[in-house]
Amino acid sequence: MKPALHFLLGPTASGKSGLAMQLAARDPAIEIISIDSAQVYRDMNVGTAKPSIAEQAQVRHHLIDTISPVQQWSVAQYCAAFNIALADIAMRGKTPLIVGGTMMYVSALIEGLSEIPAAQIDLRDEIGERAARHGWPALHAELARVDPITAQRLPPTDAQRISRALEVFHATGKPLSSFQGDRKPLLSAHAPTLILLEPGDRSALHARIGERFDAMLRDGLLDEVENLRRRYALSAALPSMRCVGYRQAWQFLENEISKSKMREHGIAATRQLAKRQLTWQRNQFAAFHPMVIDPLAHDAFTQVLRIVNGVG
RNA sequence: GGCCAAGUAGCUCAGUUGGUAGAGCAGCGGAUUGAAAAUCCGCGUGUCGGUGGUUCAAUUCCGCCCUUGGCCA
Repeated sequence: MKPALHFLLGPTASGKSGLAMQLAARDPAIEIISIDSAQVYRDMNVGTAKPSIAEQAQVRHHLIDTISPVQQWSVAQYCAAFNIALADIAMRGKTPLIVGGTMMYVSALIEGLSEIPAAQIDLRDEIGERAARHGWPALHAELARVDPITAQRLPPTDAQRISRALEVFHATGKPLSSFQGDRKPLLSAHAPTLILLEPGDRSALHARIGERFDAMLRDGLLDEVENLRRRYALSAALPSMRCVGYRQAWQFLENEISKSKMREHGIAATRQLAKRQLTWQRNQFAAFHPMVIDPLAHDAFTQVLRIVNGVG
């Protein structure tokens, strides 16, 4: 029988971490594997709602503080690091609990990734420069010549995906679409159980998001970003500085927007993020027979506990 | 109390030289294979403050009323 593997997934501010800590308090064997594309950055703590030092002392967390804010990484690197963490936990006879909200990483783990050449920053930069001169529609037209299948599914405005497709073509001489076929699942040795947190009342989640953003400001989000700017050679284009909250804090520190706009935009961006996470959960994970729980319900923890213990 | 300005989508506002109106934000839905907290796509009927008048036709012009803000008493 395949070992169980529990995923506790949900939109930002839905209370994933709190539930995970409660579960771990009941079962000392539990170690948490974070599945979060922002908590991997070192020194980005307040704005990513990273578990505190005290929480990390109570429960071992994996895949947080993995890279520097000047570095970039990728789903594939996440998956590789995930496998190492999983093996490490298994070797020590502990129980993994996967907690987070980066749905693309979840998808890569449970559905697999195709074998496609890795990102190439130099090609990416060159493509970006050409786009700045000619516009993305021109590059979309170029893509249509070398990879009509991909070009057809992408709107001429989707800069990031057009860039990636051209990058793969220039690196290999073959279209991206020729690589995308069978995915090799990474968790074929496990039986994943998806627990999806979906608030029944969206406006209640929005209220929590607003409160949490204000709490982050009180807890020194702006100081944190100032320190980051002092200690690292950062730019606004870096993935780390495009994270929700950091992007707006950066704009404020560059005097591009007022403090109230920063707050307003930060909250709005967080809401949009939550919405995208919910969409992904609802539509892409349905085939995996997820257990859906309202995290705002009074008995949410009991429900999660029952699923994790394999009851009902 | 007098004068002035404003009242249009949940919010901020644009607009119609008179033919019942549209942007941004918010909200909602969708896509998503090495940047994913990223990058995109789609969705707009609202007594145009109320009322009376002029007109074939008023959200638009005129009168009165209401509300808000400012100035003067």
